[in-house]
Amino acid sequence: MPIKTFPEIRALPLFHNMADENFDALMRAGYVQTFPPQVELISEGDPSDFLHVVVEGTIELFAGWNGRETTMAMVRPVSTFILAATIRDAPYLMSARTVEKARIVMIPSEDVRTVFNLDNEFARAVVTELAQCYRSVVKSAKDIKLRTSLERLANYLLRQQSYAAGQASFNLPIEKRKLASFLGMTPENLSRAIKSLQDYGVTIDGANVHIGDPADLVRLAKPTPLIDDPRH
Amino acid sequence: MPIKTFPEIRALPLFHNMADENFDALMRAGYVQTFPPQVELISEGDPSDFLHVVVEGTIELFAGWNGRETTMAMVRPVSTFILAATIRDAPYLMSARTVEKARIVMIPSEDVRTVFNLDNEFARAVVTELAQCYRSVVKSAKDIKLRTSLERLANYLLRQQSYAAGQASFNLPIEKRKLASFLGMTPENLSRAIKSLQDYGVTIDGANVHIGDPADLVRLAKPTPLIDDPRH
DNA sequence: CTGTCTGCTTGACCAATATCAAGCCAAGGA
DNA sequence: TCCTTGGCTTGATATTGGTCAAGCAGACAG
Repeated sequence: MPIKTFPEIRALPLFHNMADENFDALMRAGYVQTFPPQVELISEGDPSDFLHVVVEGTIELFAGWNGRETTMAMVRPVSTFILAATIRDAPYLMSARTVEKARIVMIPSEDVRTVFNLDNEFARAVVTELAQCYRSVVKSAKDIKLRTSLERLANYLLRQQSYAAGQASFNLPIEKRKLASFLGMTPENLSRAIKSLQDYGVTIDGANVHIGDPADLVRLAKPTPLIDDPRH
Repeated sequence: MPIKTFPEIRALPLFHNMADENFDALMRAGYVQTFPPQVELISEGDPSDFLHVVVEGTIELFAGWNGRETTMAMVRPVSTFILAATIRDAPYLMSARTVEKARIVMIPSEDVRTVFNLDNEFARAVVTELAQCYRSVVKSAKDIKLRTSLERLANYLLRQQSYAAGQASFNLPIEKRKLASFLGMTPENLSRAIKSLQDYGVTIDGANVHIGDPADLVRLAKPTPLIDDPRH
């Protein structure tokens, strides 16, 4: 069996400061798997058997109820998901599926909990990660409860623009139907919202977004770090 | 100066397993204060100077944007709030105000972080608490995104009933305007929603709720532990 | 090149929810 | 007791967003 070293995982804040032996133990216990698009990796309600680390590809976290479904978040490399369920040994609250071909490291939850109890540095890193996750869900809840769908879209575009280093043109990272679900609206309504943003100098052609005058869009979006800054 | 012992705080899972000396250090550093109703204890965006522990009374966590305001959660004794901001040394994402007269223990964030770095048991307890908080916000986000306001109200009532040990009659723990905001609707709309629930055997007179036949309400509410079970 | 997907868009219509304006009613103070 | 206040409710209306049905356009297989 080859020794698995995952420098990109080791570099994650979550795994960076833990003891070598514990990291190695986790990696030895873990499985690497490559999945095609549209594979459901976990289903909400299932016991949390594995901590997942996305090394490559995009993962959609979603949830359903009573025949309805909504996209909760998109996870991009390199990061983990469903850490809270693993730590609490509780069922998943969200399902996860691959959006594109993805490479995932799956670490048995039991091993994660064992190392969590052994390695104080790891335990502390888990805290930081969880606090971060918590804060981003709170921000997303504020986004939904305080803004209209048009305002959510406007702010989403500004956030994407800042990820794109402020470029006037950039591409939407997900297809529009998923974006609509993520923003809590229907695809039809997203289409209409996009058209209304033309009044604010925004044109979207296919996946390509062009923001004519950010100041114009900001006037509508009124972004605030307390909702829109992912690092905050 | 009297030695402060807080058996009810010590009994919290968050503080239960830590070393005596560290707990004492936190309590020595902390201030106890009693506040009248409607006092804003913290404002979103402020640096997180203190970890707050509610010993008595009810606290509302709320957030605002662009002139709008929404209730995010109600905190009841004995529990802490704004732990994530304290740990990350980041600004508060929510504001907090007293709803009724409240007794609060305020522990300087810096002391919390110091003890967090010293005491491994405490660090682990923080993880458990944060994972719990994270999961409850996720549930609340699912509630908002997947359900209509009537369904949210129906499920809220069933949850309250289970807190009331399944009694057919019980009291709403908060005033209706706050309940409306918490459920993401206007007070007017809540009034109308309450009237529609009469068709399902629910009558609400003032704060008093009576659920004629829970099975009838469940048929509408379709509760699921993945959204509605607070322990899950 | 041509059908056939699939995702996106559009328009017409409908449902859910918010807003505005009154009015009601119980609690508390003068 | 009466008045005022604040919270709640009601009705009318407006707005937002969802649903349904159709059509369009690019991707792709035959």
